Amino acid sequence: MREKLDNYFSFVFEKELLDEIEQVGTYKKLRENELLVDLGDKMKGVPLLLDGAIKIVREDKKGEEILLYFLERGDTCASSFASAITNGKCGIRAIAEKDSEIIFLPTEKLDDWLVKYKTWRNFVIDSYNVRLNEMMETIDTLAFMRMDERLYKYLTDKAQIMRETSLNTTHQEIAYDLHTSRVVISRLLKQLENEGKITLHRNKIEILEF
Amino acid sequence: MREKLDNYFSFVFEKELLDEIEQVGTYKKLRENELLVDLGDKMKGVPLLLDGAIKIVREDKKGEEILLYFLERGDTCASSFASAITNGKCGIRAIAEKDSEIIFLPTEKLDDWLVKYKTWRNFVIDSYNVRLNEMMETIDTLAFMRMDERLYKYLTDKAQIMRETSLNTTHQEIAYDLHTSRVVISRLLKQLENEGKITLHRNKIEILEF
DNA sequence: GCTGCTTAGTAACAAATGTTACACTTCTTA
DNA sequence: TAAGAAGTGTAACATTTGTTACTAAGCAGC
Repeated sequence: MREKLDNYFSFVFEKELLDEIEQVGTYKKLRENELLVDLGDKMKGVPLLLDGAIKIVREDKKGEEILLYFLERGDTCASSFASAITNGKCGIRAIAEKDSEIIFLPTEKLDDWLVKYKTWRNFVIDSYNVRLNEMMETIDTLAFMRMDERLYKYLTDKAQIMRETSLNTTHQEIAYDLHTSRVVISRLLKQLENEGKITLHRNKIEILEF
Repeated sequence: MREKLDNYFSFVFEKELLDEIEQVGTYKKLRENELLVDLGDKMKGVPLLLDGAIKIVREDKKGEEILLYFLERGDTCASSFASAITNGKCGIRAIAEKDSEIIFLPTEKLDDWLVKYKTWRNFVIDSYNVRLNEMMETIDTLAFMRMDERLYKYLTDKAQIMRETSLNTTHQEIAYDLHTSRVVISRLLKQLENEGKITLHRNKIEILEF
């Protein structure tokens, strides 16, 4: 764990903070599709993502969902930070998009560290900022783009996150993430294929153009 | 200024912090429709809203815009906090929705106060959380609601913020905020009027049902 | 092989939203 | 008061997105 921690955070946190994190943090491995945070959970800590990719999804009362963004290594979940500090409920769902490794930081330390470590203050503020920007990008996407553009952006973004040029997924899964129907996705995917940007296979989409 | 400051923040900040704010903060009055922050601005400070209402708007490259949310008294602009701390550009536009009063807090103090005052830490974290939640609500609205529902929500939300049951606005302005066309808004407003939820006048909409 | 399940393709239609065009009213101001 | 500007109402039509229904291909297990 210390090795991974050093790998991604030694340029972010000073040694004393890394030591503290090693002491009080709990390491956890996540399998692909494992649920990390569910809607309405109260967080007892904050996850630091050491490796992998986490999908953050929003769901409304009717059970309809939409993808908000992905977390990558080095990221933390601002929404659970919120929940942990205020002891409130979490408004999102977090699911491992592939096998991942995280460290859970206990709530009690979060405020102490804000006082003790400038790097922690920077990290927290920066995380919030990154997340706010991510949310704004999501809003741009929803407000300004048509479904075909959203779909193409989804495919290329996800390929980036997964570090693959082809995605193992179904049309139905994509439809859930973009909050539309399978038929619409099939239609638009076929269109993208005709434009030469992707090729379609069963359970797999190859991206030819980024 | 001290009086207004005490009015809304004496339960939020301790006396020492209020004193410091009074010393280093600059008071400013905003006229209705005055521009507070523009897209791409680099913030030299963070505004605390003492009174009034500020509209926060997002704009894409093509100049198309959409309303993100409103700030009320007691609020601060998380996005300018981001910009001030990281010295980056602000991704939003802030316009006074009615006459407002703000205090500008200089960048240099923001980090000091995080160390010195627990109430300031709470305020900053809380502001970010409120803003994240606000953004999620905006996303819900965009992803899950049809235009007629969005319009009705817009009207009632805005009435709440403005503390009025009737709004002085035009169909075109609403269309800008919801990122659609004037014709669509006129059509849906007429529909709401037929349902008995509002009555329409020139430059004015009365809300009958909340 | 056959059987059943999941995934994908596609047509036909429905609903929501966007666009263009024009008429009419109200307000402003020359 | 006449002329123009701004705001509104509405029809007709185009485009985008959603829905239903059905077909067929690929795969797993027997």
